[in-house]
Amino acid sequence: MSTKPSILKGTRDFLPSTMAKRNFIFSTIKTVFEKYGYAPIETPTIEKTETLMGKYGEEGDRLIFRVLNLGDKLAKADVNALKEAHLVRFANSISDKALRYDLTVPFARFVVQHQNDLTFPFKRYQIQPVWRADRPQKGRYREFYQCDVDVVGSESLLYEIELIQIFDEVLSNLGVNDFTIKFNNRKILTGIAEVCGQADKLTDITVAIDKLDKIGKDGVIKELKDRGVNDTAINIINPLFELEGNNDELVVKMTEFLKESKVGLKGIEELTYVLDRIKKLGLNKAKLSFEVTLARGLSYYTGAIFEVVANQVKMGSICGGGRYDNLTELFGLKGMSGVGVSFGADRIYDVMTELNLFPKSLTSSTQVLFINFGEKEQDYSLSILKLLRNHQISAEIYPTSAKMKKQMKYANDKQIPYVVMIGSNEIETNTITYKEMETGEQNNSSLNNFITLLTKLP
RNA sequence: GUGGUUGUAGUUCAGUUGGUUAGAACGCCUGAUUGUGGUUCAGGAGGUCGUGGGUUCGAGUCCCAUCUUCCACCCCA
Repeated sequence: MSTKPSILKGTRDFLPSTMAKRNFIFSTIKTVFEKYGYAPIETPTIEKTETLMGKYGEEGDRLIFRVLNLGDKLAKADVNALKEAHLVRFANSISDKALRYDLTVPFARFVVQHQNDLTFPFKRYQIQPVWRADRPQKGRYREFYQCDVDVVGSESLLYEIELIQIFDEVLSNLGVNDFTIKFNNRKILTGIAEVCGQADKLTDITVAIDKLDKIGKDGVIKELKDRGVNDTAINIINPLFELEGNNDELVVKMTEFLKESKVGLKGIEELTYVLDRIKKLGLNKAKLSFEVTLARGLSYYTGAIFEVVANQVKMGSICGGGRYDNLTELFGLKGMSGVGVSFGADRIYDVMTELNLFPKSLTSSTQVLFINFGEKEQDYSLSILKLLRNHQISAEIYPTSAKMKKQMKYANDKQIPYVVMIGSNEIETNTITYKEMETGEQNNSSLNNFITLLTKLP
C-alpha cells in the first residue's frame, strides 16, 4: 500500500521552469560578487551544535534544527532531564549536531580554523541553503538559500560602501526597481541607551524601537514599559519616534541627541562617512535611507547594520547584514572585524514573481528538436545532432518515431524554438528542413546555413 | 513555541439544514489531420472528498486527533 508522497512543511520542490528563474538570480548575484573581488567557499550542511548555539540569541537557538545522534550515542540520553522537563538539557544529551542556521557563523568558524591559509582582508561569498525550525508563512521557509558576501580582517568603512553598491547593482540588474536600503549603526543604538541612562537595557530598547513601523509610537512605548525601561528614559527616547527629514537632516538631529555619548557620536561619524561617499558616487535604483529605529535582532552586530526591503511587495526584508567585531573571538581569534550582507534568494524570487520581473527567454534550454521519422532517419540525425552540439547548440532528438503531432507538441510544450525534420527527401538532397516554431515558417536549407543562423542568434 | 485558518480530479474551484451514482473550467489522452505544434470541433480517462478515529440508519458536510496551507505574534532571508 503506497501513501501519497509529500514533502516537509516549509520545504519545496523546484520544477525546471522554476530552476531557470532561480539560476538567473544566482548567476546575477555571483557575477556581481566576483566583480567586486569576492571568491566562493562552501561549508558543511551540519555543524557541531556548540558552533551554532548561543550565537543568535535565545530565539535563534530555538529555531536551530537539531540532528539526532546515531546508534550507541543515543543510549547516553539524559532521561532524568526529560522527567524533570529540562528539555534543553535533554535535547543536548541526544543531539550534538545541527543544520546550519545561517552562513555567517559557520564562516566565522571557517576563518578561525583556516586563518593560516587565508589572505586578509579575506573576501568571500557563499551561496548555500540554510534551515530554520520556524513556522512557515509567505516568504518564510524552513529551508532557503542565502547568498552571503563578507569581508573579514579589516575595519575599513570602504567595505560598507562596497556592500551598498553591491546591493544596488544586484537588485538593479535583476530588474527590481523600487527598493530601499535601510542603514543604521549599532553604536548609535548604544548611544541612545546611554543617553537615556539605561545602557543595561540596550537589547530591550533596540528590540522595542525596531518595531516602530509595525506597532506605532504607542505600541513601542508600551513595549518599552513591559521590558522594564523606566519613564525618564522613555521620555528621552520619545522624540526619536517623530524624527523626520532626509539623511542629512537626520544626522544633524541625531548628532545633537547623542552629544553626551562618545559611542553614539562614533556611530554617527561612521555612518556619515559612508553616506557622504555614496552620495558622491551615486546609486542606480536603490534608495539609501538612514533609519534610527533599524535594529535587527542578531546580537553579534557591532557597527553598521543593513536591511533591504522591496517597496511594492508586502514581505519581510529581502536582504540584511552588518558589521561584527567579535564574531571570530567566540572561536578564539581576536581583533578580526568583519562586515557582510546576505541576499535572500527565495524572497527575491517571490518579489520578482509578484512583480513579473523575470525575462521571458528563461524558460527553455533546448534550442533545436530533431523529429524522429524512423530508424534510418534517426541514425542520420544522430550525426547531425553531434555536429550541432559541437557548435555549442543545445539540441535533442525525440526518442521514438511517434506521430508527428506528438513530437511537435513536445517541442511546443518545452518552448523549443526550432524543429528540424530530416526524412528521406532531406537525406537524398543532403539538406535539412527546419521550422521556426514561433512564426510557423518552414525552410529547406543546407546544414551549414542552419548552423550559421543559430550561432548568429544573440 | 502561542492563537487563528485551510485541505474536494493533474490545477483552480463549486457542492444547499447531514440524504441516491460528488460537479465545472482549464489541463491530459484519442480522433477529425499516417510529414506539422500553439487555434477549432467531437469523444474519453481521471476523485478512498488530506490522513486516522468517532457520532449517525446515513458524513465531502458534524466532533476529536494528526499532517498540510495561509495569517497574526515571536523572530527573520
